[in-house]
Amino acid sequence: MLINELSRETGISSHTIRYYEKYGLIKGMRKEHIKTNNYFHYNEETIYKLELIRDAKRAGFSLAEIKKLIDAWYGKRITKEKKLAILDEKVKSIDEKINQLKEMKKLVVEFKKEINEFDC
Amino acid sequence: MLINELSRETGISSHTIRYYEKYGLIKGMRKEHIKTNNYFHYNEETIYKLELIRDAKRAGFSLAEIKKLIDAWYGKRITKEKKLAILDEKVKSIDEKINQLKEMKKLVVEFKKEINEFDC
DNA sequence: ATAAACCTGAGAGTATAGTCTTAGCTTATA
DNA sequence: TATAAGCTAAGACTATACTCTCAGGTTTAT
Repeated sequence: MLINELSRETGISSHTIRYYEKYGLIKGMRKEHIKTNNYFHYNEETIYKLELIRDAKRAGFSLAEIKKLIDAWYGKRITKEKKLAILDEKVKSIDEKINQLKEMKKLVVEFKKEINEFDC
Repeated sequence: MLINELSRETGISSHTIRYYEKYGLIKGMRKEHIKTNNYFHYNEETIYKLELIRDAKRAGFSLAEIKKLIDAWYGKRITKEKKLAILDEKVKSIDEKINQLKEMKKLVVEFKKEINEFDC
């Protein structure tokens, strides 16, 4: 699949996909038997990666953090132990973020109560 | 309290505090009886605001969103109904973020399981 | 065959949120 | 009374994450 199809499948613009590719998050391949052009071809896995990127971004992770996550998952040169360590770290930071959000929610609910009580 | 003390109290650099002031998140006041300088003076409330900013940023809110929140809370020219509406909106978006994080956590835990099972 | 649609790399431009520097004063301390 | 430390405004610089434009070549559809 070429970049335009990948873009259609994921809803991520081809500009952004190229940016992610330069960043090292995904990787297209050239078909060696094709000599007339140097188009990049992408496989199904790239779709999953891009969906992972979108979800992780929504959850507040930076591209640098997402790169670590992808490397832990798809990286061939990383030991099992290292992968698990990275994933554990992610779980921890997700829990922290959830706690921060819960604190924030408490605060906002508190605000609401005070507004209702004191009619300010 | 002058900017340096405010910075010490909150752990936020004076540069950043000035940036927030230009952005409209906080507001210092000049003492009219002081004619020799034009230093800004800050009150206790500013400390609370800066702490709110820090917490909200940690929770993943942009300065634009935080501005709305602060205006809803401290704004004098906003009706009670409008304030409550803004706060409700915030609660909703916090809940959404929490759900996204929970999804993300599920995914990472899933990754961990697969690594353990298939020993890749 | 030619126009529309795609591809690539390089690089410029944008938004957000700072961070730092400079110049020119003021205030506090040894 | 120096001199160090603090204040202000203006503006340059940085990092992150895009987003867009351009030039030059390819592929597809009519």
